[in-house]
Amino acid sequence: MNITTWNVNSLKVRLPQVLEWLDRENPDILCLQETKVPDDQFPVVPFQEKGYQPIFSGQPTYNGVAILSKQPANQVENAFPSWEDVHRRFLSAVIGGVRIVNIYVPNGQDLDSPKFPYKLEWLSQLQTYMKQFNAERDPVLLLGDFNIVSGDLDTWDPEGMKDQIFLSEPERSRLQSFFDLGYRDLFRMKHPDLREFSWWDYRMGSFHRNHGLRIDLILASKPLAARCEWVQIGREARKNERPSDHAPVTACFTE
DNA sequence: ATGACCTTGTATCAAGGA
Repeated sequence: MNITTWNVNSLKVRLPQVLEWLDRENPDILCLQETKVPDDQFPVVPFQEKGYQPIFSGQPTYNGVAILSKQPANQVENAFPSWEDVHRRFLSAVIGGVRIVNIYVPNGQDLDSPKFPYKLEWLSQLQTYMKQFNAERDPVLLLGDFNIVSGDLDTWDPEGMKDQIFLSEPERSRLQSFFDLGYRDLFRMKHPDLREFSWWDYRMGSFHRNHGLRIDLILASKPLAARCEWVQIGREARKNERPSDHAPVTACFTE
């Protein structure tokens, strides 16, 4: 089984690239973030024609998440049960016996921004949601755009970003809480020493200079981590004409 | 350099992103 997470930064603009990418890569599940598509405008038919069943939770202009899968999605949730979010950033479903939790974590902007406490609250709500699963036994994947840099290997500029947004202690301790529950960061598990990124700023020739961050993560519970064969960041997609600023990240599991 | 680039919605610019 292959599963990919990809922040596409507008599904309307990126739809041809996503369809072409599906033809080439043929994953079983594709989790999207920043679709920026209201539900009544989601491009259901093009994905169905490729053999994928879409579920989605969108809004105009900002945010929006979707899951495309060859197998049907069950037990779909598009919001935290106990907390009303103002944004569409969360989509959870059981597909092929695996609980898939697709997230688009708030950016936070700056440590002194009013958006920063919202980011921390959002992560705390996610932590509460994830506690219902047993990471030691249940097959669960928590994946998406985390907007958090896990460690110094995950940024091109660890010194410049030290204690700043994405690397601050409250953000990293909330990411750590998922590791404490038993989840593994599959890319880091497979590549303990690799400095590879999944996002590059559109500005300043960042991609060309490889000034990037690894913020798109696939976290797996114990039984799934044990079945993980490989993890790959598809940086080729960042070379497309009109690319997303994020690259797709794919994990492959044995059956 | 409080910038740079890209997307959206509205409007001919501002907000948001990371």
